[in-house]
Amino acid sequence: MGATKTEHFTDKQNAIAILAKALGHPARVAIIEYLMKVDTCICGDIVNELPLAQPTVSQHLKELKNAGLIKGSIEGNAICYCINEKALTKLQAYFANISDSLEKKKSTCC
Amino acid sequence: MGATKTEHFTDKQNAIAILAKALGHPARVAIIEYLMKVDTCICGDIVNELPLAQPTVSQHLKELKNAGLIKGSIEGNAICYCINEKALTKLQAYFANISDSLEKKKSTCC
DNA sequence: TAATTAGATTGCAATATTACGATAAAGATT
DNA sequence: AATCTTTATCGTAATATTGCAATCTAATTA
Repeated sequence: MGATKTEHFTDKQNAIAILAKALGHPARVAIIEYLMKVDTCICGDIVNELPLAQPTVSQHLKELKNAGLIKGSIEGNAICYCINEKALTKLQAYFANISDSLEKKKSTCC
Repeated sequence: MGATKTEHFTDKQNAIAILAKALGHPARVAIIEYLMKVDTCICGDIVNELPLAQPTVSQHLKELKNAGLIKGSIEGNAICYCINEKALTKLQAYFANISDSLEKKKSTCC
């Protein structure tokens, strides 16, 4: 035990969970926000922005990449990271949909 | 080591991370979706909906509650759970904001 | 080519999460 | 009161995450 039982849930539920999990750490939220702020891709520089050691940052970047939230391409000596719009759009759509439903229902209880 | 260094990040980043982390497991996504589907609060019944043992479900409910995503109130014998709209609205606003920015920038790279 | 730079990988320790059997707590039913 | 129902808690095992020092890799520069 200890491993998540992904096989019992739908693909969509797992997909959302993977994206949410990747954002489930403040350092990774900070990385996304930094990539948003600097508007263009960033080659090098991310490590200096975070209060964490280089291997730790590298690991967080890897997780964001595995989850599909960022893309990284080799740019000479450095690596160019940028946001994967698709993933964030998926999250946006998911929560917009939930908000819509909540709006409509205006639940009568609690 | 092993513990997240929350103190190095902003309150907002930590707040988003807490909400995202709570949704970082398919069972918890499924719980939220179930609460959405049944439109009203649910007293009892959640355990039967999930392919997990009762203590496991109870634990997931606790985590959703700690993160502020759901509310639970005692209803006689059972417990009445429902969605905390505020938390989901916060997530919706966060990702809508990001999507907006991405839309405006139409990044030129990658 | 040697030194430098950017980033990944390895290895490890500390901590957290996931899952569940057993058990407890508390109101409801008989 | 004894039993049932519902949910929480405890204890524990398996696994995952977080963080970093040390090291490695590969392109760059001197």
